[in-house]
Amino acid sequence: MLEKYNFSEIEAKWQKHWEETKAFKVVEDPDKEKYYVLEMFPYPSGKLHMGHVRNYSIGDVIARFKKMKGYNVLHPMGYDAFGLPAENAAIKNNVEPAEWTWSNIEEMNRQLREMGLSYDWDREVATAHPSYYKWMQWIFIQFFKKGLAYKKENPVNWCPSCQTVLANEQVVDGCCERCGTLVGKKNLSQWYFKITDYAERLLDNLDTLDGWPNKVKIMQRNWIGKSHGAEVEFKIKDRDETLTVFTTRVDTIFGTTFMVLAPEYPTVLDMVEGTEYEAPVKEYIDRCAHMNEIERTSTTNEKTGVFIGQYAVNPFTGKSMPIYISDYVLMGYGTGAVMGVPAHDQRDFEFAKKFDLEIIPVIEPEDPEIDLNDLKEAFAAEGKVINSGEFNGLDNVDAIQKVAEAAEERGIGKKTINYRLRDWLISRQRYWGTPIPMIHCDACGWVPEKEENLPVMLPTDVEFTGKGESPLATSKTFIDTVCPVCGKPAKRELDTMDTFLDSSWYFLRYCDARNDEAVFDKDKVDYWMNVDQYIGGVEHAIMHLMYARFFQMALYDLGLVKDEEPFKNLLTQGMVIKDGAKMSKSLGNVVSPAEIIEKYGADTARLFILFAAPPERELDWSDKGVEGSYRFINRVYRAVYEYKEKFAEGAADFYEIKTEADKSMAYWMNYAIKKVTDDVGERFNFNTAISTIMEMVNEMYRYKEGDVNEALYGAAIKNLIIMLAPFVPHVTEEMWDHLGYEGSVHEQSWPSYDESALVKDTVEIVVQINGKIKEKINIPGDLSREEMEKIAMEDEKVKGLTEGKNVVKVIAVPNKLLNIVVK
RNA sequence: GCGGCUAUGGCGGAAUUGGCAGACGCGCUAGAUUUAGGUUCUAGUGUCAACCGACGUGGGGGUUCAAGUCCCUCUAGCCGCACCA
Repeated sequence: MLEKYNFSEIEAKWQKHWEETKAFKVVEDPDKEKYYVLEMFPYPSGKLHMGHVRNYSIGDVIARFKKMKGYNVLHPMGYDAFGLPAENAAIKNNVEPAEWTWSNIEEMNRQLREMGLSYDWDREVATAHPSYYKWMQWIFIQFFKKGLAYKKENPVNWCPSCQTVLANEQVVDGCCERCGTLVGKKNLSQWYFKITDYAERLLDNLDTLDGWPNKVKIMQRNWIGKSHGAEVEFKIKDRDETLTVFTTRVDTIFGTTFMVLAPEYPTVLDMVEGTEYEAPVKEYIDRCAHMNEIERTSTTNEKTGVFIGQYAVNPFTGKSMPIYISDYVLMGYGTGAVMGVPAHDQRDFEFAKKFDLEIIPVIEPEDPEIDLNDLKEAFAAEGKVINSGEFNGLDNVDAIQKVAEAAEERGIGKKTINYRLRDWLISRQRYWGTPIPMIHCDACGWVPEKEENLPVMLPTDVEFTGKGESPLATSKTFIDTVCPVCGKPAKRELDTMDTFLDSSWYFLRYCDARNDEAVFDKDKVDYWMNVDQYIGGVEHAIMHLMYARFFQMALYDLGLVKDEEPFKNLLTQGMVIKDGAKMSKSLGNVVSPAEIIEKYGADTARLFILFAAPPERELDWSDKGVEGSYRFINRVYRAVYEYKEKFAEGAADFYEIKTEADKSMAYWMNYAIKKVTDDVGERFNFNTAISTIMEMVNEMYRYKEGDVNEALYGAAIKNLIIMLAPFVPHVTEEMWDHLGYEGSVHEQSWPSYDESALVKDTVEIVVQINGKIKEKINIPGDLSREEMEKIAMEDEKVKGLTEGKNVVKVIAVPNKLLNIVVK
């Protein structure tokens, strides 16, 4: 150990040592309790950013702490390696996506190793590797066999100039990211997963996830969007056809004055065929179909629509009502048909105003200010039912039940539940993704590739023109194959999978990452799962976390895993910001981890990022703050160096308390152990854990200026190094080594504290009079309320302040406070 | 529009159960060391008053012996969803 803290030498030395000794390799051990800590794996962009550093620093502290607490800790890392950027690089710079990706992974591997993270690198996975996507394809086939995968036609974003399909993120303000042309729509037959079959379970299980932030659970609940309502049938006049609507407000059915269908409603064209309405209806449907994002969002307030020349009959009033089509009705939700109740629904109200339709109020507001005959907006609140025949006078909330029941009795409706959640569109017209292992045979239809033929390899003879529907179509070797069922010539699916599939089960593969016989060994997964602590950005609150939960549930139903939910506890870390804004190139406020590590070392970077804010909050980057963390490490380093030079060694475990200073030192040491154990182990408040260690160091600096009890001071030094080890792993290993202790500091048991050292002989209590602090007195610890009161009342100052006054009440909080209420 | 979160010194933040507001760090001020500066060490640092003390956690109100913490209300900012019938 050099006299001066040379972080670059120390960090390189220990990183090499850990690597060579495979210090963080783990295997299943039934005798030890396991702990699985997982950070969301990165997309290999090639460069680590501060968000990564924060994410992995948090995970690493937890992993190292749990290991010191005696757990068998699984702490893996890998790469979410498929995706669009690799393909863009191929088109722009003529690099193979594979080459681009593998070299980025290599670079990120190097940067991650520079941070000194305690990963078991033998479990590294990369989703773009055939050894991973082989099993991705296998899972897809199991889902397909279970009926969870199906094909359906769906519009995709289509750039007419580039002649290519665009992902949503390639559409910027409704225009093509590359050429700026307005993006249109094109229908393609695509693969879906039936995630809606799991809507109820995905929703119900949220209640069991106690270790998840409420915010995330609420976001998922909203996304699933369960709503109770009723379906009611409306006959179409003079036609042998009915319209079924979904409504949550069946109590307002007497106020229905028109009907609205989604433009895509399947029978609309039949209904207008050969009539004068055919042309305008077709024109409107066409306009909606070609509508891009700009047009859609700009029409938020202004309702549009077309009358289709037909009338529906209200089953309760017998009234006939005009049928319209309008884009404010969505085909994907409910039935695609809506009953228009302008008096009590704002959208219907706007539509009625625009087309001059009748407005019939059927709920009476309590507020006398509202004039039902001249509504300025829809009245959507609760009230008494009016103008509704036999239902008049009911509270509308009760009427919801009663009307639904009446409809049920008449055989024209039923209570139903609707979800906002849609099936998961998993097809991507992209090259750099897992090939969907399906084959289309003219005789047998869509059949999966034989499992023994997996993986269906991504072809390499693909041209990256950036044109066409699916890049795989440009391969001469890929498309033609034989039907796995009948053996006749057949064609492969040309789409690849959404990369969210790859990341929906990687946590399972980590449990048995090198298995080439099976997706994973069930015993191994049973041992390691569930993930005890998952850590990542809140931006994944909905999609990734919902998809992963869906996968786990589907795999549970297939008997492959033992639990329905994969992540027991979830920590969503806040963003790293600087100067009040998210770090971004355009703002020029990006601080790269590389430059910080270069200047101060990884230990300083880790310490600062953990100290500056609690993990779930935003973190304001401060260059000055980084210097402060660097200073603190130096302060510790100097103390340890000086200790070795100046004081006797060893005998650190037993010490005698001789002086007041000793007692205070022992108190601080034990208090710090207690507090840090709690902050790191129970609360994940790393910032306060670090500040407690700083206080302990301040106390040590004070202490070493007086008469030093070397055994006690040695114990403090030793515990200090151990407690700092999860935060700053390199420098602590160096100091540990320097002091001549055996083995690695990271192999040590987490220290326990001595309760008796925390008992103070005297405590300072606050004396309040009428809630105002008037005096602080020192009294022996653990006195009863009566004794406390007695001592306080004898205090000169308190006497003076209470003299001649009537003491109404005395509230005593032992060892803390006394409040004397006087009049 | 709906749902959610947040608001504490010059700054990041602490106060875990209603019980000393501002721990710890940054910054700033002074002193010591060194002396070219920096480093390091020590002390001070919410505001007003500068003697007692008074005020103070976005604003207003309330509950309580006691409120940053609980309740009501308003304001500002951030995030998510958004024509979901």
